[in-house]
Amino acid sequence: MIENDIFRALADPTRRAIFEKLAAGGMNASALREGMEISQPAMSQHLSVLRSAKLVREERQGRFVNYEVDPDGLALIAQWLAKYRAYWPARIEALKVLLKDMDQ
Amino acid sequence: MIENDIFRALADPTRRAIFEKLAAGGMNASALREGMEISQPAMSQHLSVLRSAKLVREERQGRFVNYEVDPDGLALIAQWLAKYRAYWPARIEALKVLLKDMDQ
DNA sequence: CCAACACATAAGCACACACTTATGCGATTC
DNA sequence: GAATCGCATAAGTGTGTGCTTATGTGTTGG
Repeated sequence: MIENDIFRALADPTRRAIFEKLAAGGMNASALREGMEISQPAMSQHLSVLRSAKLVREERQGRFVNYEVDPDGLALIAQWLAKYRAYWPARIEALKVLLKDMDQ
Repeated sequence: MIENDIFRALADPTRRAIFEKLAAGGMNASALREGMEISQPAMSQHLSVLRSAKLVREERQGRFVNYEVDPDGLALIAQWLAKYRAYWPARIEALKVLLKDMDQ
């Protein structure tokens, strides 16, 4: 189940940090490691988890592998969250209803 | 960190099922167990995790404890998700920008 | 080509997690 | 007021997770 992979992937603070870093702009695994105090295999493993959760996607570039945020994963979270729209704070709720209407 | 608690709480499929059940309407722990094949202590522990993640809140009623969805947790997820608004699919993105504008 | 590089994978280990059984603790009911 | 009910907590156990070191694989530059 992909939904399970997503939440499990985000359950780790290091992986959320990696994801956040990638959200600021795609980069390769080595660049991601800079200023993060994480070993190369650990980074590779984290990226593998994020990849199978569709939170991140790779693009081979020569001997580098460029990573970037995959919108698919985020969309699935948004979809999950939308199921509980009724419980969001009232102000947000009103806007969401409007949003839904405009979305047809 | 509460953000960590939230994702870790949702990483377990049983807890997501409990949360989903509560989203359909508040109920006590025993009612939650019905049709779920889960022991009483396990349910109690799961509810404890969901509670400290602010995904669920309790309200004592006599010797029962009524549980219901806590909007705080959902709002925090929405907030987290909003940080990556730029990566949502274009159609959703346009609507989100509109939403943001209307939210001032 | 072959050495260095960027990254992935394998195997092992310490710790966290979700479960179990057993027990505790208020509240209710008879 | 004692038994029962609804739920929480304690303690122990098997499994999963994230790290490590070691090694493999594909690519590039001298």
